[in-house]
Amino acid sequence: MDSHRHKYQHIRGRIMDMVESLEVGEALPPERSLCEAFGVSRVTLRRALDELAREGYLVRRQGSGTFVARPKITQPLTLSSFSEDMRRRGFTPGSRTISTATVSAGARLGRRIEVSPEAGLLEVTRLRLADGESMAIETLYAPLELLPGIADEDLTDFSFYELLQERYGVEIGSGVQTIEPTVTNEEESEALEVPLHSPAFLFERTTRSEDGRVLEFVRSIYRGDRYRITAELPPPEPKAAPRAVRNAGRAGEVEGV
Amino acid sequence: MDSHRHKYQHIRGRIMDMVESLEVGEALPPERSLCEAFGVSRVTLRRALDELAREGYLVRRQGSGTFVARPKITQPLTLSSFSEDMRRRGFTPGSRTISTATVSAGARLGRRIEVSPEAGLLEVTRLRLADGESMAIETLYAPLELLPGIADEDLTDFSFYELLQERYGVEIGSGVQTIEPTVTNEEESEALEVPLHSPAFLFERTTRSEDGRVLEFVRSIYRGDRYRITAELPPPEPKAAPRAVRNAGRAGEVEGV
DNA sequence: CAGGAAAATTGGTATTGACCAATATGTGAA
DNA sequence: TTCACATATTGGTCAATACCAATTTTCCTG
Repeated sequence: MDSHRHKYQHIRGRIMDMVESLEVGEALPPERSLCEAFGVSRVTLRRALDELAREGYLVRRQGSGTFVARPKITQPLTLSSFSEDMRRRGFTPGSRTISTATVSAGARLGRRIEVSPEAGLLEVTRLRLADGESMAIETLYAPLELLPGIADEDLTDFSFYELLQERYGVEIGSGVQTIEPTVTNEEESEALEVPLHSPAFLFERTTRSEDGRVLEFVRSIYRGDRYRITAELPPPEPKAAPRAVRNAGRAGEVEGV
Repeated sequence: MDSHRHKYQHIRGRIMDMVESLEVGEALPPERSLCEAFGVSRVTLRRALDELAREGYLVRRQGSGTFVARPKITQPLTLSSFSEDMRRRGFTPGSRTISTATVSAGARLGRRIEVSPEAGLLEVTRLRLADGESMAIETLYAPLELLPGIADEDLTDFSFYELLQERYGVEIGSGVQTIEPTVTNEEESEALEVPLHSPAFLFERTTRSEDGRVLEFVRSIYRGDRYRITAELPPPEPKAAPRAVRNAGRAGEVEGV
C-alpha cells in the first residue's frame, strides 16, 4: 500500500501525521527519540526533517527542539491548475466550456508552441468559476499530434493536466509564465460580467513535458477585482544563503495582527 | 580570510569555482574523486552538491554524473530592491524624488504598519527610472521611530534597504507582497507619462525586520507597457517531491528556439 | 529568593563504511 | 557489424558513531 520507495519518504509521512496532531508551536520529540521510535538512523530521520523544515512545516532551533511552524500565509507561484489554485484559496472551482475547435497554428502560435505554422491545434475556450462566480476566461492551445483522438473527449469538465497524465501518459515538466496588467475588451467583459475596460491580469503560460516538448500554451484573463497575487518574499540572500525558516511561532507566543 | 565556518560551505565554494571554469553541460569529476581531491567524506561533499543542485547550478544523473546546469531563465519573485531588480533585467536603475514628508499614520496606514494612528511616518514618493525612462511611481512609508534623524538624510538617491542596514543596523527579514492589476489615475499618468487609464501593476509590499517589526509599507504603480512579471514554474509536486532540476543541457545537445 | 555556574539536552556537522539503482562501457556471440 | 549480456562506473540511500554548538535545566552559592 505504502508506495514509499525510500525509508526517509516513509518517515516523512509519519512525521507529517505527527505534525497534524500537534498545535502550531508545539515541539516534536527530540531527534534521537524519533530515531528509536521509527527504527531508523539519525541521518535518515534528519533527511526527512530537512525536507519538512525546508518546505516550511517545521522550525528547528539548535539546543531547543523542533517545532510545528506557523502555516505559510501564501503559496508561491507554482505550476498548478486553476482548480488546484482555487481550492488552495478556499473556493470551489468550476468551469464552463465556451467553445472547442481545431485550428491551424499560424505564425505566432506556431512559434510559441514550437510547431510548424501548418500544424493542427486544439483550441478550447473556457470560463473559469470560483464558487459559481466568473473568475477568468481562458483559451488553451495544444498540439493535436500529442493528443490523438482528443476531439472525442468530453471537454466540459476536465483537468487538462490529469488528462495528459492519465490518458496519454505525458509527464509535466516545467513551465514559464508571464503576467501583465491589462483591461478587458468587449468579449471578455461580457463573459466575465464586468464593465468594459476593467483592470485584469493577462497570464500567458507555456508548459513543457519532461523531455522539453511544448504541451500547451494558455492565455488567461483574470478579473482584477476578484483575483490578486500574494507572494511571501524570502529575505535577500546573505551571500551563502542559509535556508532558514522564519516567523515560527511557539506556543503562547503573541502574534501580530 | 575565508569566513567559511563549516567544511561543506568551503567545499561549496571550491565546487562553484570549478563550475565557473566549465561549460554548460560539462561533467564534474565523480563524487568519489572530489572527496579525495578535497579531503572530505562523501557525505560532506554531497551536502555541498545537494545545495548547488537545489539552487539550480548543477544537475545530477544517477549512473551518469553531475553536470553544469543551464542558467536559469528567470529569477523568482524575491525581496529585492527596485535597483537590484532592474539591474537583473539589464537596465540601469535611476530615481527621482518627488516629495518627502512626515505624516501621521492614521487608521489605515497605522494598521498596515502596526503602529498607533498617531505615530509619525516618513513618506517618500519617488519616480523610478530604467535607462532614464519612467518605469514606476512609488510611495514608501516607514515608522519614524525606527529612523532617528532620517529627515537629515539625502533621500534623492538612496537605497532604503542599504540605509537601514548600514546606518541603523537593521536586518531585513521577510516580506509579503500583493500584486493587482489597475489603471493609472491622472497623477500617475502624468508622472509616468502614459495616457490616462493605462494598464498598470499595483504592488503593495510590507517588509519586516528579522524580529518581526514592520520596516516599511510600499505602494508602487508600475507601467504595464514596460514591466511584466516572468516566472519559471517548477513542476507540480509528485506527492513526495523530489526537488530535481530539469532542462539541463549536455554539451552538444540541441536547444529549442 | 536571586544569580550564576555546571550539567544535561537538543539540534548541527563530519567520518567511515556498506549496499542499492541507474547508466555507461566493454566483450562475446550471431 | 550488430545485438545482447556481463561488468564497471556513478549517483542515491542508509547505518553507526563521534564530537561541536546553542539552549535549557539543574543545582549550588550568596
